[in-house]
Amino acid sequence: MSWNLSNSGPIYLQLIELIELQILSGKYACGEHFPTVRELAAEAAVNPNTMQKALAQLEHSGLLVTSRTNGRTVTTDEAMLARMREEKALTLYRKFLQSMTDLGFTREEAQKFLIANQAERGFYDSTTSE
Amino acid sequence: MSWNLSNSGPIYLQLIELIELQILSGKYACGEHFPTVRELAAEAAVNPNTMQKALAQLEHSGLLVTSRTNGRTVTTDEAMLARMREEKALTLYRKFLQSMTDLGFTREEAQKFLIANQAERGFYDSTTSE
DNA sequence: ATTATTGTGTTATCCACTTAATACAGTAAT
DNA sequence: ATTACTGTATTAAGTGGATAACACAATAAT
Repeated sequence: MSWNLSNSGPIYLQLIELIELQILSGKYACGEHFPTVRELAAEAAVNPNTMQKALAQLEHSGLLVTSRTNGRTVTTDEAMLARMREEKALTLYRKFLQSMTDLGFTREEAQKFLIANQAERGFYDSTTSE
Repeated sequence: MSWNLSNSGPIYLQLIELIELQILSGKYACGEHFPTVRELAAEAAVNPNTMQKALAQLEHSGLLVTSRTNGRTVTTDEAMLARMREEKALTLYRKFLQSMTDLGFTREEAQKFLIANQAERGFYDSTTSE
């Protein structure tokens, strides 16, 4: 995992976003055992309190389930995961389009832009994780 | 102008982003007179110092030119504006695609997703500005 | 029962951002 | 020269996030 944390904005929010993406992408399977707070904190080079803050909110949103001493597990609600993944994608899409229109592009131009740049490969390759 | 400032992350960074989008979108024409620090600060309901911090960085990036008592003007380098606008769009595009691949979508699936949602209109209409 | 591991809570400290209230400096207009 | 308006600098105070260093609670394993 990369843990690409920037100094722009609260770290715990970035952690939430990153971990959420990992879960929704299926990196951690349904019901799968999750690393401990201290492990994750060490891996992300972050204070355990900060990681705890992020995980607590992820549990509150329903993605993680906590059992006192067994650590956390990913929710078993597979349907919810699928739904949240779709919603997340839709949100990303809307934000992208919003920024593009803010930039003065029409929807059609934004679309054309995407198609025009579809050939571009290798800048962000999903295989370069961890 | 909306000045939709969130409590997530430094305000001056949000201001930079918003103003940059306004300039690049052509809301302020090349060489056009720009509102004063105090005016903008009042409009955004923000401390003048914070707005000053944002404008200073925008000047440093070349978008704004400052003349001591005449206030600021947008750069007259039209070519640069066009270039930065393209770069901005490319960055937005890459970030979007990065998030989508993080979510487990392939490039092709992300593309299909965009096309599938192209019919959706009215959620974020660029005509609802100010 | 004891131990180790887990999540959780507490207190204190540090630092960046924000705001406030000014003061100063340069220049265009008069 | 004076005035008014501009950007800029300074100092102080308040706020929230991040870190550090713990202590505590609950349970699985022994």
